[in-house]
Amino acid sequence: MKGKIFIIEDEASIVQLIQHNLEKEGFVVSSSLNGNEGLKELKKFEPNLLLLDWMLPDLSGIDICKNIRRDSNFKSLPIIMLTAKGEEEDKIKGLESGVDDYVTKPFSFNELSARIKAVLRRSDPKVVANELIFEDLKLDRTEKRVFRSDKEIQLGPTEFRLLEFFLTNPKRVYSRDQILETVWPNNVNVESRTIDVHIRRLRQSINIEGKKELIRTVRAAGYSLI
Amino acid sequence: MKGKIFIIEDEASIVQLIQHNLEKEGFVVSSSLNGNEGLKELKKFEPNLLLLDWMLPDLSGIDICKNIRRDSNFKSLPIIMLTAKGEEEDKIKGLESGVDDYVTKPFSFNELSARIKAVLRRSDPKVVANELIFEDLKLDRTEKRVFRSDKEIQLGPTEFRLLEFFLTNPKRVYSRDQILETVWPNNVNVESRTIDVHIRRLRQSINIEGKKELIRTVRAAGYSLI
DNA sequence: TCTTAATGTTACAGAAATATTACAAATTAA
DNA sequence: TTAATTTGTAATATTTCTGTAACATTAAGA
Repeated sequence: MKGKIFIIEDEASIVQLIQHNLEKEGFVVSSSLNGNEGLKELKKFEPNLLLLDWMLPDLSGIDICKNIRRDSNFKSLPIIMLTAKGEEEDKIKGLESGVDDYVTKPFSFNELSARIKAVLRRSDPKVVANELIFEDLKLDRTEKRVFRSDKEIQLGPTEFRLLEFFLTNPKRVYSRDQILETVWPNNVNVESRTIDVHIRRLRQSINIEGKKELIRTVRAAGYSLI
Repeated sequence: MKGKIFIIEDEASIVQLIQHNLEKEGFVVSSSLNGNEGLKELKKFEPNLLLLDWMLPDLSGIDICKNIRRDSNFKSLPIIMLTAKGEEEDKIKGLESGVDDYVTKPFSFNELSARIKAVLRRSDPKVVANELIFEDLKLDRTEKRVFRSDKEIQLGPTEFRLLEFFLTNPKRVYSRDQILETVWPNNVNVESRTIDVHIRRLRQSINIEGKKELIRTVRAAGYSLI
């Protein structure tokens, strides 16, 4: 279950962009174009996180923050502040008045999304599942569990990291050296053939009856998740 | 055991909202849309708390309060008054005629719920359990008790905090360091292996005959509540 | 088809991580 | 105060994981 996000921002085009994209990611989103109204609506909406523009026509971001922190029901509502470039002092004020993170305009939606998730993961882990999915394979990073077709699979630590690595870039072929560099702790010396053995172990674990092989061998190149 | 709440409020939509949400929280709720009828029903229903709209078509909130306080069976019934914005003088009158708290419309359900619980905790602590539940495991924070399948379990202080911690985020894997940071008082120096021992003690206490293990070891990562 | 290089498979010993136990010091209750 | 409980640690036991080597199989080009 994804969380609820409220936006207070006076530029309608920005609101629209953010709202649309967040909804596509499964969040429930509501918004307001000005501070006073926004505060009221926010308290009715009860979001898990607030995106707050720092420069509003009526109320300043600081005032809104203060108001929110004073209300016992929203004392710990995570706030990400949206600030225009160069408003350095605002960032400082913002952090002082209890903002959790800030994003500088113009920003890419990906950046915003990543920060939202990071903040939510800290404050309210339940609302942001942290999983990697590929076909019928699912790896849950917070619970450290792996499922194939909803059937749980037990993996050792190395196989888990290995699969996690492949899942971050499905279909891409990685050489043994690349795998070693990323999946193994730095400065360890392991034979590159050792990877073959771990690949075998991983294959054995995730290949369940009747389902297709998920790891592809690319001769002279390496391995990939199909 | 959660308590019984009676609502006297003439706006049906508000009643419906509150009633539905309170029931979802485990309260038993009954309501009436007008004062005279409400008073009668209330006395039959014998609630632990009354939510009372201040502006009713027939009887005023003050009249209802007086009536209730005159009745020896309901002298100490906690009352939360619902008041429209700006009716400041009503709040004062309300508090004078023995209201325990008030909430201004429009309000968020969370706010109302928090106030209800606060009032009940003062007047009748038994009916607002402050408990964490996971499967057949129950931890009562106010009473500091733990139950597995309704059988009480004795835990030392550290094991209690440890279990409380796991219960706030079931299924999530925590590293020994994270556990140390959160469960132990700040700035103590404890070996991270010490946690293993406490986990063992906790396991021993909460694992009762015939019931499944509830704490999962995740190699190279930490522990989680299943 | 033969050759060869690359990958697959297996077994195993050592390593690493966790479980368990016992105990002494510290804390709390009686 | 004494007794009882709780805590942290170290020592030991147990389990699980890892890397490697040896051997088997496969693929692709000559």
